[in-house]
Amino acid sequence: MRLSKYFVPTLKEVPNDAVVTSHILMLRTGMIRMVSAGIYSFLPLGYIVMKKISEIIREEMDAIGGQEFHLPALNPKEIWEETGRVEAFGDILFHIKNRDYVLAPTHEEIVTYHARNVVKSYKDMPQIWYQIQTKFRNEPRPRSGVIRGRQFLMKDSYTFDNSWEALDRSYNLHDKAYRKIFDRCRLKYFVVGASSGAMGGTGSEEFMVKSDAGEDTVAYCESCGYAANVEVAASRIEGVKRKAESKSIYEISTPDVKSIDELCAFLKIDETQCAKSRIYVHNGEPVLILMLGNDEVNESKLVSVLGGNVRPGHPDELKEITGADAGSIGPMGFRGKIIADHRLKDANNMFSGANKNDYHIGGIDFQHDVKNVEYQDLRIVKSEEGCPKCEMKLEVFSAIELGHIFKLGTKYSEAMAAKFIDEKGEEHPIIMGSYGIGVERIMACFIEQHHDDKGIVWEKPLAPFDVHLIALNMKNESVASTSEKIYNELMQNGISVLFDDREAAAGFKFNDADLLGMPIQIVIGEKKLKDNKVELKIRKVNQRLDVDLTEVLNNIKMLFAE
RNA sequence: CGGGGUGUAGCGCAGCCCGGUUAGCGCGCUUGGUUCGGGACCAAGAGGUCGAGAGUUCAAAUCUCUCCACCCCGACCA
Repeated sequence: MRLSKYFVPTLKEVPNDAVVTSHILMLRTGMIRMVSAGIYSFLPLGYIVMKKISEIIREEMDAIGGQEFHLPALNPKEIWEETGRVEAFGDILFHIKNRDYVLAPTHEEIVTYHARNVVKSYKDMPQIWYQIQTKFRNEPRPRSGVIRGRQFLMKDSYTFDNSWEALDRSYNLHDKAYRKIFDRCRLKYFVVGASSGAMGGTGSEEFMVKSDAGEDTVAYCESCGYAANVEVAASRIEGVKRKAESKSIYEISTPDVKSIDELCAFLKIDETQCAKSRIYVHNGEPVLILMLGNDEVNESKLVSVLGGNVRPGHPDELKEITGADAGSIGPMGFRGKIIADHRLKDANNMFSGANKNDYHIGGIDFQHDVKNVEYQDLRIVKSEEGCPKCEMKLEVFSAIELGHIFKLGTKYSEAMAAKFIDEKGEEHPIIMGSYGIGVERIMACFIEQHHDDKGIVWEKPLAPFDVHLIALNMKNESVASTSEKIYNELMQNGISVLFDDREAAAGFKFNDADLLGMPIQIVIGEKKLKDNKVELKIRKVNQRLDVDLTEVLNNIKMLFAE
């Protein structure tokens, strides 16, 4: 492709609205342009990458027996009402104004609709159906460029099985296929396992990429591969050791002391001698949560311990509940349920609020002084804490969810009456699985992981072009004709070439080439041409080699063979 | 939905606080010429409903109000 005729509007300056690296680079390289919040046009260069990723996914899905569908984005609302998901999705679901249609945010309903009409016997299964198509979700807050959009390309597949064992097989096939896909896309990723009950499934895995632009926070152990969403992550951390001598409780005047840090400074004690109090309201009843020192309450863990409706107490109701404002609340004299974090179990000589403003109590013994206390793991795991599965340490960071595989079970087949007859002639709901991959997210994550201060650094599997050919001065006859020759020679040998045949200054072209980031650059200039040489530059390592004119093709083949 | 911020030429910005002639700058663009190995130079030029609407005023990019769009933080999230 000749750059002089190709629509690649590169940007020298960083666009105002872009913050995350991948978004900035996708805009600067002319891969995408925003049309509205969370809605992007893919320009030719970006679309090539999208097609390459799609093709990798397609190959791996076909390899496990997947059958590609083309499903409608416009869905009758009544199909979605069968599963109750019009309500479940709420405002996320786009509704069409002049007809009772919705824009599909995913395709469980449509696929189940087809299955129930045709998949009637155990002999009809297993089935793996997939599609790579645009999904629509009215995200309240699109962000990070293409990473969270209102319209995005998703590969989703659905499996139909006649037993739970068969579902396990379909699920494992996807697990393997996904690993191959992300490996082929040259992504560094990890897998977070979770037993998510909310959707009625029995198991799921998330494929994640570490990134500051991510919206999930995960705890990860590089050593053993333990990975968990921070909402459920556990860690190996010691509790407080009970002291031999146990003091009695006593009241201390602590004017203007609110935080644990202030309390420690005021009393010259360590934070591991303090019990921090938090008031939550559970189904209308106050609950006191006690944490060691500055440990934070993990509200997800709290919700799973308590069940029902849990919310933090409002500042203005604290005094009514405890007799004190935030900063002076504690277990002594608290009338209501008390739950303490495991680290506080059997602690003595502890300090906590007195439920009287500007007073704290010392010498608290959790064995004697705190009645009816229940101990639970309520902490938010932090970096550097011990991995629960091995001897190494955890790292906590944000991550982007690239893909999700999910054992759906019979939720949709039951709701939509998609049933089959087994060997004994009995009727059962089809057992389903659902598996998604965000195509744009692969693209964005790749760029997040493969760039430098000059621009993107593509690897061959996803690169829009294999080679960026730079003719330094097109007005020079021999430079122009040699460039044309090499351009044609490479193309005839199946190497895709972006040919910078524009009349522009050398520096301009070099910078564009580094920004666009094709794996190999070929630079053709007068000086080296006099010795029948051209320069090859390997973008990734910034290495340049002078190569004989006749050896260009061979060298490039060798470089790509590595 | 809550909090914060931005909106002026294709892009990045100044001007606004303290209202006052033809609204500037850099990049890009057009034409001509000179250059040609790391975002060149000279000359001439084109390009603006100052986000939209209403108001205050002799006079509004500038002050007031309403709305809209976009970004960030939070809430929410398949």
